[in-house]
Formats: sequence, C-alpha cells, structure tokens
Amino acid sequence: MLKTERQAYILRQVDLHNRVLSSDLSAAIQVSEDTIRRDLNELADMDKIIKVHGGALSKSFHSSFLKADVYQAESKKLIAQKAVSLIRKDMFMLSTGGTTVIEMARLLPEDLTATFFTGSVPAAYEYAQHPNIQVIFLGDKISKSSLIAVGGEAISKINGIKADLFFLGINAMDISGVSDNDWEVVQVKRAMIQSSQQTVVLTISEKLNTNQRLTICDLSEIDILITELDPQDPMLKPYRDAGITVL
Amino acid sequence: MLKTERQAYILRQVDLHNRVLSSDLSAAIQVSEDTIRRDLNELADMDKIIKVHGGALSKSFHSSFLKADVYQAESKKLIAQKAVSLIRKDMFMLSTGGTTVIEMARLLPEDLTATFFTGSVPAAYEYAQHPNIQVIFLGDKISKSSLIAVGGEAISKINGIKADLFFLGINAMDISGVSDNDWEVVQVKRAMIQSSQQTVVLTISEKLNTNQRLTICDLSEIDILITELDPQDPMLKPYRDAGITVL
DNA sequence: AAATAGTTTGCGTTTTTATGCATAAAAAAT
DNA sequence: ATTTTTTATGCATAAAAACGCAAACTATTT
Repeated sequence: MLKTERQAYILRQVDLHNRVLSSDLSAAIQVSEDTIRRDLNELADMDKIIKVHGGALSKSFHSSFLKADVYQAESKKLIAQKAVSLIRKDMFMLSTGGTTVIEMARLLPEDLTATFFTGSVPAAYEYAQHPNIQVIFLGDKISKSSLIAVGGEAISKINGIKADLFFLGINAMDISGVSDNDWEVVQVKRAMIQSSQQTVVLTISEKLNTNQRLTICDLSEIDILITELDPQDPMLKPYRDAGITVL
Repeated sequence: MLKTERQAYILRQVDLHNRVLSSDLSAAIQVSEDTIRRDLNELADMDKIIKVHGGALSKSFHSSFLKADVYQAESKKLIAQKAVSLIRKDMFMLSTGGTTVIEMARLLPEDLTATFFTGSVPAAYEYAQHPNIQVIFLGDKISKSSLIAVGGEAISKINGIKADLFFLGINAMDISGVSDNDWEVVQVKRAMIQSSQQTVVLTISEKLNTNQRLTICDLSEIDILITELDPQDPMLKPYRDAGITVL
C-alpha cells in the first residue's frame, strides 16, 4: 500500500467515524503504530484532522460553525486579553455567552487547564475546542434570542455551583447597574452572580451608559469591569468610583 | 516497445486500477524502474496522473482525497428529507449530534412545531435556529470528541423523558447492532433509546457493515433505518430481515 | 551509405524518503 | 504517587528518487 493511499484511507475512517485510535488503524492496515502516528501528524499538519492522544478526530465536525464576528473585533481581542489574565490554573469558571465572551474563549491559551460552566450553546462550543478545558453545560430550555439555557432547572443547577470567577457578557450597563430585556435571561444571570466569588463584566464601551427594562444587578455586585478602553479613561470613572476594579 | 506506447499503457493501467506501482510496471513492461519513473514524471507534468512515492495515482483518486465530504452532502440531504417525514406536529423528539442529524436539523420545515431534547452542542444550535422548535438541552460534561453531554446527570435527565421519536446518528452499524468507540457516549445513546417510543437510525450507507468496540444496542432495538439508498437496495436486506423498517 | 545530432535507455552512485525498532520522555489512568 | 499507555527521537535498513554518464537507438543530413 502506498503512503498516499494509506493516508487517504485514514482520512476516510476519521471522517466516517469521527474518531479513530492509532492502534485500530495500525491493526487494520497492518503497519506499525509508529507509521500511523507519523501519518496522523502529517494529516494534522495539513489541517485535515485533529490529532489527539491515542488517535485523531474529524475536523469537519469541529471546524467552527460560528462565523467570527467581525464587529469591533479588535476591541474584543483587547478585552479578551485582559480577561484571560484573570484566569488561574484549575479555576472553576462560570460564563454566559455573548460575542465578547466567545471572542475571549477563542483566545484562551492552549496550556490553560480549567473548568468552565456555561449554559450558552456557542460558548460551550468554543470552550470545547480547547484541549485542556473541561466544559460543563448547564442544560434546560434554550432561549432562541440568546442561545442560552434558561429555566428553573438551569437555575437550580447554577445554585449548586461555587465558582471562582464569572465572566458576564452584557447587553446594557450604566451607573444604576446591569440590565437586560429578557426576563428568563435575567434570572439566569442573577443566579450566576450569586454562585461565584467574583463577577467580571466583559463589554465593549458602546454598551456602557445604556440601559434596558430589566435590572440584573446593581454596580455593587460587579467586582471587575473590562472594556477595550484604558482603565483611566474618563468614561469609566463612574464605575471606578462605584468601587469596581476597572481593567 | 515505443515510448509513447509504453506511456499509453501506463495511463491505461492507472485509469483501470486507480493506482500503479513503479515496480509492477517495470516487471510488466520489462524496462528499468528508472524508465518507468521518467514516464511517470512526464505524465505527471502533463497533469494526466498524480505521481507519488513508489508509483502513481489517477487524478480522480486524488480529488476525492482532497474533498471527500462534498459527495456526501447530497446523501445527507436525502436522508434528511426522509427523516423529516416522520415528524408530526408537537411531537417530543430526542436527538444526538452527528453530521447527518445536523444536516436534517437544517432542513426542518419552517412551520413545524415540536420539542427537541438533545445533549449535542451543534445539534442544539441548529434546532435553535428554527422559529417554531423548542430546544431543551440535556446538560452535563461535554465530551470533546463528540460535543455531546455525557455523564450521570445527563443520563438521569434522559431517563425522565418519554419521547415519541429518537433520531440516532451513529458511528458504526452491522447486523450485530450499533456500536461506538466512546464509552460515555454509548451510555447516553443507550439511555436515549430506552426513553423513546421509536428509535430512528440516520446514517450514510458507508457506515453500514462496520463496527467498533462498544455495543450500543442490537438491531431489535432499532425501529427505523434511514440511509441515502433506495429501501430495496440489497445492501439493506439484512436490516429489513431483522425487522427494521427501512426508508 | 555514412556521418552527425538528438533521444532514449540502463547503470552506478549519491540523496532522499519510508518504515520499524529501541529507548527515553511525556501524558493519562489508576 | 505509581503504573500504564502514548508519544517523541535517534538510528538502522531498505526502498525509491535524482543525477550523471555512456551505450544504444532514431532521425536527419550529407
């Protein structure tokens, strides 16, 4: 069997079965596991598969179904970097969805090990792409508008958690607090605030000094605020004055 | 034998067998491997074959190596259409992930109202895009390889459901049953089978007559099998004989 | 027909590539 | 923390490719 043929066979098996073990391939094609491993590495270099310990995963299944959100992409990267700096090894994290949070999920360093609890479908997807992050999905009814799990089940699950840090993506925030327009989402976010040591708001500055109908919490419940602006920016002064650490 | 003759012969062999070895050709035509190599190089320069280490491949082989998933997209649409026909208004559905199932999710008619329970992140995402489908996510730890919630929490949640129909995407299936290679996923799929009135397997025919380490269930637990093939296709006979309704 | 120029082919040599094995390092699993 | 499994690395071997060269063959010109 030619090397190229062998690699084509491997690729087919991976795509077909989603996941293959080196040992199975080795037995099936009758070559050493060494050779299989070299093939997998080459296919991975060509971006055709995802190599994992002991075998490989299909790429077609894992390549992002979420198109990268280009709106204010640079700002979001800045925010992401600041947020990442707060995470320590093996922390328990809570997280909502939202484009800013998802952008951050993509920038988590490869070697970071941590556990993320989330009820957001896209956020769970992004976290799950990372090799060393464990993702726990807090299931329940999925809200169509925000793609986040809402309802009593989700909330009671959240109540059972004690997280170190909570990354909160928001819709609106002003000096009277954080607000939203979806009652079910508000409930979930409130529960998440209660269940974590520290709450970190991630937002582009555009959302500051706006508000919506329903209040999630007032500023005293926010510990850290991260925007793309310089922490000393005058726009952020009201929040610093309210006792929030602004990064 | 003339050079042009020889090259014509080689080309014929490549098209016939999809691949040739330099050593075989050399023995067959009684010329040195050096000459064969030169011929192969020339044919490759003319873009008539793909030269690889040890021989050559036909162009059709190589193109399928590059993008193997295109031809299956059509198959999956066929499967999706058959699957959709089983759903009635306001049914309670269970569903795994998997590319075939996700393809089906995209083809659900706009006006269909139903409730889908799933533990699959990408499937939940697709279902959530539909205006009239309610999505309940069965949360727990997300398996990185399959992006599906696994674990005791998920299973006990599944046990609490009584669904009308279960769309099961699979990795491998033969006459001895449905199998997989991830223990945690097997557990979840088993629970889902138990919790639904009818189990419908969705798969491209390529996965038929393959098997993996861990058994999910035997054929008696499958009610309906949907592939891209005609229900009368001989390949499906064993499954019809086992009492499965083949669509 | 002989001479000549241009191809083609086979062969020896050198490089490159492919593969398996042994061993050490790293990563999971227990 | 220890044991097992998986991976990386260097090395040996064999197979294949590249290269140069000379002999054999073709075709063309004289």
